[in-house]
Amino acid sequence: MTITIYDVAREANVSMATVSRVVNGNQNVKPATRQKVLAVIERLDYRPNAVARGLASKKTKTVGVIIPDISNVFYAELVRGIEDIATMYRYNIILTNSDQQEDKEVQLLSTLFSKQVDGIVMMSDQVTKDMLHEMERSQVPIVLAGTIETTNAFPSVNIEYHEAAVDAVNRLLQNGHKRIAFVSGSISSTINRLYKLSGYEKALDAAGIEIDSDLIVGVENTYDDGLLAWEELSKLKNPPTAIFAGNDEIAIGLIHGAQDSGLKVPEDIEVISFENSKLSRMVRPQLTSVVLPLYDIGAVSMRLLTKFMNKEKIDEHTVVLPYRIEERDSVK
Amino acid sequence: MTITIYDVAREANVSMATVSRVVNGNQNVKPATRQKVLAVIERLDYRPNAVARGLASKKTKTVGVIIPDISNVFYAELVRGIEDIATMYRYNIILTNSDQQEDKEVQLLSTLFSKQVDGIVMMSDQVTKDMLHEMERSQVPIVLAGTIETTNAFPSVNIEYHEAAVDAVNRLLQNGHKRIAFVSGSISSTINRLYKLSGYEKALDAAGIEIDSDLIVGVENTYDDGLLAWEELSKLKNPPTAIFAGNDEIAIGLIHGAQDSGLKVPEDIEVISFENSKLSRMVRPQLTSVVLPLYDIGAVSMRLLTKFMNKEKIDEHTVVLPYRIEERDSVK
DNA sequence: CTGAAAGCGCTAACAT
DNA sequence: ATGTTAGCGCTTTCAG
Repeated sequence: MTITIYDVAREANVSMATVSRVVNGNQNVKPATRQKVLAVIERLDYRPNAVARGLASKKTKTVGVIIPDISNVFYAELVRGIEDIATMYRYNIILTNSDQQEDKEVQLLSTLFSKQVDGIVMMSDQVTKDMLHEMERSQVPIVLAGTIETTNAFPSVNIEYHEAAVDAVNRLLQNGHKRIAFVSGSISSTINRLYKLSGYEKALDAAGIEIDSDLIVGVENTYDDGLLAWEELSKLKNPPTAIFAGNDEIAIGLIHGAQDSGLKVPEDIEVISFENSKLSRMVRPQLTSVVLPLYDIGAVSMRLLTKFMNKEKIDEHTVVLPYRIEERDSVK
Repeated sequence: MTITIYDVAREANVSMATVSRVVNGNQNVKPATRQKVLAVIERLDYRPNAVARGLASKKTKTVGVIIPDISNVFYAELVRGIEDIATMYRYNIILTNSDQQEDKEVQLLSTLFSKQVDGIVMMSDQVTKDMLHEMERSQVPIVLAGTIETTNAFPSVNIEYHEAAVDAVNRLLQNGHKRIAFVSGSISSTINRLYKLSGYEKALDAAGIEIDSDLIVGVENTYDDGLLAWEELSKLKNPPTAIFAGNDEIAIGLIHGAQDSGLKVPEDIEVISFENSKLSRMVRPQLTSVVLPLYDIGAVSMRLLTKFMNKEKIDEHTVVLPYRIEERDSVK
C-alpha cells in the first residue's frame, strides 16, 4: 500500500501535524524530533501526495501553459523560458496546444481551471471576446506572453512590435529600396495587423513611398508559404527589390525561392526577418533579423506570474522587453 | 466562494451522490433528475474540482512527460505526438525538461510520482542504474519513447536504428564511396553508440572497408558542431568524400561548412542525415535523410501508455516503427 | 434510481 | 514544540 503521513506519524511516535511540519520545513520542530521523523520518512520511503496537499492547501504548485503549437520552434523557445523559471520557483507546467482555435483555447482555460492550476501563461494570436469572458472568471492570475489584448485587462509581456517593424523597414529604406514587400503570417492576426503592418506602412509613409497592396502578402508562418509568396511576388510586373518577412521560416522560403530562380541575396534582393530563431544562422546568407526574444518573453512572463501568485507588489502589469536588429548577411 | 458539488445537490434537492453520477455520466439516474441537476449546474456555473476528484478516485487524468529539451525541434515533434493522443484520451501532460542530466531525470520522476500522474512517457539518451532504480518503484506505467534501455524491463517504442544506419551508409557505398565519415551527437549515448555507430561499422565491414577512427567524430547535436566537424574532417590528409550525419542540424552544419570552403554538395561531397525534421527541406541542397518519425513515436508511446493505464491487454511491450530513407538532393 | 456515510492524504487553525 | 480536530471537494461502497 501507499504509505501516508499517518504511517510516518505512528512509526515516529508523533502526530501527523509534526510530520507535516518537518516535511514543509516549518521551524517549529525540535531538532531531535525532526531527526527522528526524517529517519522514519527515509526508512519508509514516504513521499508526500501532492494531490492531497493541493486539496487541503488550495495550491497545486502547477501552472497552465496555453500556446498554439509546441512543434513550432517559435513557441518551443517560449515554453523553455517559461519552464526554466517555473522550475526555479518549484512549479510544474501543464502544457497545452490550442492550434490557434478559439473554441479550443476557451476549453483549455476551463480544463486548466478545473485542474486548479495556480496560474496560467498564455500565448494567442488573437484574444477574442469569448476567451476574454472565460479569462475574466479566472480565480487565478493569467499573464499573456507575446500576445496583444487591446483592452489591456491582463498583465502581459511583449516587445515594441510597431517600432521594431518600423526599424526593420527603415533598414531596407536606408539601402535605397523603393519597392519593399511585406510578407507575413496571417495578416489578420493582431500582432501582424496592428503592429508589423502598421509599422511597415508608417516607415514607407515617412519615406514618401506609396503603399502598393500587391506588395503586401499574407500567408501562413511556414517555409512553404515563403516559397509560395516568392512565386507570387516574382510574377509582378514591378517586383520588389527588398522584403520584410514576418518570421524566419517565411524569410528562408523567400530566400530559397529567389535563389532557385537565379537571383542572389542580398545582391539582387534583400530580406530582413522578424524572429531570429536558431534558423536564422542556418541559411546562406544568414538572416538579418529583428530579434524577438522568445525565451526571455517566456521567462519574464513566468516570473511575472509568480509575483501575482505570491501576491507581491507589481510595478507594471505590462512589461515591454527591448528588441534589436541582428545584422547578418541577407541585408547589405 | 467556489461552488461545490454540495451546493448543486442542495439547490437541486438531491444528494451529492446523484450530482456526482450525472457529472460522471453514470447511467443510473432518472432522466428527469438528470435534467434537474444539469439545470442547476448550468445556473450555478458549477465546475468539478479535478484535484478533489483525483484524491478520491486516485486517478488524475494527467501524465508526466520527461524529455531532454523542448526547445529542440526533435523533442518538440515528439511532444506534439504525445500531446495529441493524450488530448484524445482526455489526459493533460505535465512537461519537464531533463537537459539529459541523470540527477534531474531521477528527481523529475520523483516529483511526477508525487503529483500522482497516471503514467509517464520518457525520452532519455541513456537510462542509468539510478534512473532504473527510481523507475522500478513506480506505481504507474512508464513508457520509453525513442530511447534504449538494454534490460528491456520497460515498454518502449523505437525504430530499428541499427538497420537504418546500415541502410544509410549503404546508400553512400552504392555511390562508390570508400571514405565515409560518421559525425554524430555524443557518441557515448546509447543510441549513437549501440546502433548508429555499429550500423556504420557493419556496413563498412560488409563492403570490405577498414574503419578509420579519424572519420568518426563525436560532437553535440548542433548546427555549430556540424560546422566544427567539417573543419576537422577537411583538415585530414585523406578527407572523406561522403558523410553520414547523426541528425539534421549536424548535416546542415556539415553542408554549409563544405560549401563555405568552396565544395559542392552532392557533387564534391555527399551527405546523408538521420532525422528528417522540417529542417531537412530548408537547406540547399535539401537533405537526403533517414526518416525518424518523431511525431509517430510520441503518439504511439502515448497510445501504448493509455493501454497500460486502462489495464488493456498488450500484445507487445516493445513496438518498433518502420523507417525509410527520404531521397532528396544531398546524395546523388 | 437515490441517499448516507466513510474516506482519499494532507494542511491549518486552535489548543495545550 | 507538539497534538487535536476540522475540513478541502469529490468518489465510492453499501443500503434501501
